[in-house]
Amino acid sequence: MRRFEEPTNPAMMSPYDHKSIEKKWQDRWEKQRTAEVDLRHAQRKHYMLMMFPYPSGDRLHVGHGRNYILGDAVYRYLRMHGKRALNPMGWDAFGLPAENAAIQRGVHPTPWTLGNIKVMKEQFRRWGILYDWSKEISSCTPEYYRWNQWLFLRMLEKGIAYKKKAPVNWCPGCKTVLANEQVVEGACERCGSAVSQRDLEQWFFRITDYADRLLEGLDGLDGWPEKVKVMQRNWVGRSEGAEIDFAVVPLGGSAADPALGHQEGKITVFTTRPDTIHGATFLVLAPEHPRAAELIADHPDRTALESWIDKVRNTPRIEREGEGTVKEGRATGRFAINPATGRAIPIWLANYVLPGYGTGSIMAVPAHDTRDLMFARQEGLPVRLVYVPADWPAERDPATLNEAILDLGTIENAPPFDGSVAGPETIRRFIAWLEEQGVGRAKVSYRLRDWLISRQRYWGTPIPIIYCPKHGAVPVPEDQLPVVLPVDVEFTGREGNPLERVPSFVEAACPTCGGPGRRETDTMDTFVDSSWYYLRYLAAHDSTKIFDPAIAAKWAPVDQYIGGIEHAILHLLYARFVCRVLFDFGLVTFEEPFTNLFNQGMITRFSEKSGRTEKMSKSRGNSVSPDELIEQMGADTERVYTLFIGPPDKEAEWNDEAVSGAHRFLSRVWRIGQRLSEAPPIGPADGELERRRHATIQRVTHCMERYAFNTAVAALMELTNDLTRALEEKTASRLVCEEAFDSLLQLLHPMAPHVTEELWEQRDHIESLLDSSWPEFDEKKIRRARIELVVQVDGKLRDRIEVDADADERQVRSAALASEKVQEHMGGRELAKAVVVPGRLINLVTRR
RNA sequence: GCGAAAGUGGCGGAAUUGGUAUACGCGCUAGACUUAGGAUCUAGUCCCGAGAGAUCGGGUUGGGGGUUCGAGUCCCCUCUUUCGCACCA
Repeated sequence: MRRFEEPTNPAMMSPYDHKSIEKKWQDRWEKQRTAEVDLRHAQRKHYMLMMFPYPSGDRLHVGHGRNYILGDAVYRYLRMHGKRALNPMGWDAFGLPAENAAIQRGVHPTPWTLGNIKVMKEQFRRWGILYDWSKEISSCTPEYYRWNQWLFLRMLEKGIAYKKKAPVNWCPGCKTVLANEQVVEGACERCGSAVSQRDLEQWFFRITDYADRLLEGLDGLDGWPEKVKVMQRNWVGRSEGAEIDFAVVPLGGSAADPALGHQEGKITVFTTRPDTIHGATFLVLAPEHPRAAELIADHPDRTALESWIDKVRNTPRIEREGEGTVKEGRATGRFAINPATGRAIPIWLANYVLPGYGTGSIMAVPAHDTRDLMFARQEGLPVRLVYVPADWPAERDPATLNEAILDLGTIENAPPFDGSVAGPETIRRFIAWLEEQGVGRAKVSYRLRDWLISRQRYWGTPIPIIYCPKHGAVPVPEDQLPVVLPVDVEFTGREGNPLERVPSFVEAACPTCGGPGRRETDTMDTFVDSSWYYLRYLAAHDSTKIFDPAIAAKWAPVDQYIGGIEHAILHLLYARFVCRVLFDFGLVTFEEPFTNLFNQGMITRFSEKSGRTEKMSKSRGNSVSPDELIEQMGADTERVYTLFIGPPDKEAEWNDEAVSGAHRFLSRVWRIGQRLSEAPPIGPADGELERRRHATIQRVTHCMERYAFNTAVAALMELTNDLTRALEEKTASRLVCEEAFDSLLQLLHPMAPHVTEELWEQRDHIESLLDSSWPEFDEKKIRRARIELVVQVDGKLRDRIEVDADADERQVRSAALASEKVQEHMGGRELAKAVVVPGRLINLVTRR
């Protein structure tokens, strides 16, 4: 019963009421516009940016929260370092879910999107995340997308935007075309439907012209994860090689026919191995190749061949390019001349040659290419060795090869090159020789294709073009922007863009002649919106220009970009491309938009549905709502747990039980705050607590610099435990406890902003914790006078000794040798040498 | 198949980059305070063996070699998992 009379009784202390504390500070931050930045001043600037979210109808779960919490911790840390940190937020608000909601529920995308934005904004608020909302942007507003249109017109003017008819990826689920980057393993990146091919006339951005610059730029991006850079390099897929012309033998003609040499009589191939040309025993064209029709025109089975070509053309990409896909081909019955050997070789069509890469046709060298060998053996086509391995039996028929010979042997039977080994030098000599003969030239090919930006959907930026029967595709003049998306639209879910059925939108006067024209109804890929949005934050309300180049020069590029790895190629490649376009327009002074990139790991959790631990998502039924968690334990608890769960760049498994550890920790911190007055005026352990305070500042600072929030929290838990013990045992004075507590609050603020601000205020500090400066440590105060050293004998730990911190090697050695345990383990053997690691250990090595 | 990353207690993970392996937290065990508690506090918790005991010995970072006074960390081989790319000529 005595306990109840004591002031330390927990029941009598003010309880940790996270609900009212969090509300109080969230209100205050909002009211005081705490995160607002005046862009006119850029000293000590730091532009940090979270990838702006899509305002989908689903509430954010704790897995999404990790990203924003992490960013907010970084932001607050920067603020406390006196940085002028800009942390804006906006909405990637165009896109299919809004349109699908319109179809399914009859709500127009605008109110649907605005409603979702409101919900998400409230969620950010409840996490205690500070954004500069004065610069909020939303890509679905005409104020934003008019600059997409403006950019499009500028790119059109420079030939970077263009229209062409081409085979394109069609997603039957989304009922629109897709960019190459949006096709993952032959399926739509968004909805997973198998993608098919269609021949359509579409708008493209000429990103391929920037392929080399995009590659070169990667080398300078030291602040990017290696993984992302590798993925981008692979995506661009630069290959050096040669183009080689093969003359087609005219029908009924022969190799020596003088009719050869006409332009139309050639087939050009791309190869990275021109040094194997003597082994090219046939040519293969993609069935879609424009020359295919002409080559089979006189074939007796022409109709059958044509329908086969159609079949290949209509094969979905998954089947066409999949791993186990069977190679299938047809002989055209025509021949071409191998310019190196002068021999006629058959021309085939086969599905394993892709129409979009290189020239859409290859020289097949079965001896030295795995795929060609497989096809040659399947069709009984000849195999000819160029590089002959040293142990190759003279009598062996190359057609018996089981595996293509890739880099072995020396060239035989190719006169000027006999004896050469495979390598870049040999390739160069072959290219020079081909050039001399006038049948080939050096050539670089890329896997990257131009960015298809047209979408046959409503909820996107209208492409500012009017088609005139007289003047063709006419750009909408700049002073007529924006081309506003009409509101009165019927969403039926039928194929075709709903915009096509809005006469007031479609019918437009030709800007050139004023005659009746038809407006482009395709809208832009939403990745256009996100390719430059980071610049619009710097001029969110400017209705006169896309952004202010002077402000952009001061604030951009983004110093720290944070977001998911899923954008490793898509968004990040497009943004790097558009940045270069803007650079070429003279609007920005840099070519790389994001100096440092951080990809947070995803949160996983066990899913009852699948019986496996997998990425947290609403559809998998394994998501955890922050709403309930915040209600029960508070946003600070969620924040601390999320940061403590593991390294932020690794995926982490959510553990419902472990969350309470974070709450216990914060409760302990709270209790210390309520008990500081119990500390005695003088404390025997003051020195040690002070030492721990400085050591913790050092550790946490070091951790924060490396985004190691998990170990930063661990260090703070240790300091909290030390403080609790000191108070419990009354071993530290009030002054020293208060100092340690103040530092603890400062160091903990980025992780748990609400409770730390509240306790800081209770400590009668006038300025807010966020405005206080990050605590500094004194190395001298971290050092101890006496330190413990580990003593090893022959590498095994045998004892610990205490010595003066500045003891020299001889003193350490004699102290170690004085240990009984050490003597016992040395077993009378002679000391061969002693290795001393200052401040850590001494290893006594005995002679054996 | 190619490329990259990673394998540490029952679980999440730590280790100042070659120097005390398992910090911190969850869980678990025992106890205290409680009408009660999923609250709070205290002690313990890698494995094996010895001891009543404080302790003492041995082993341990997927597996096998190597370098070194000393290896979770470096090198070689191997297994497993995850991710990315994949008929790109």
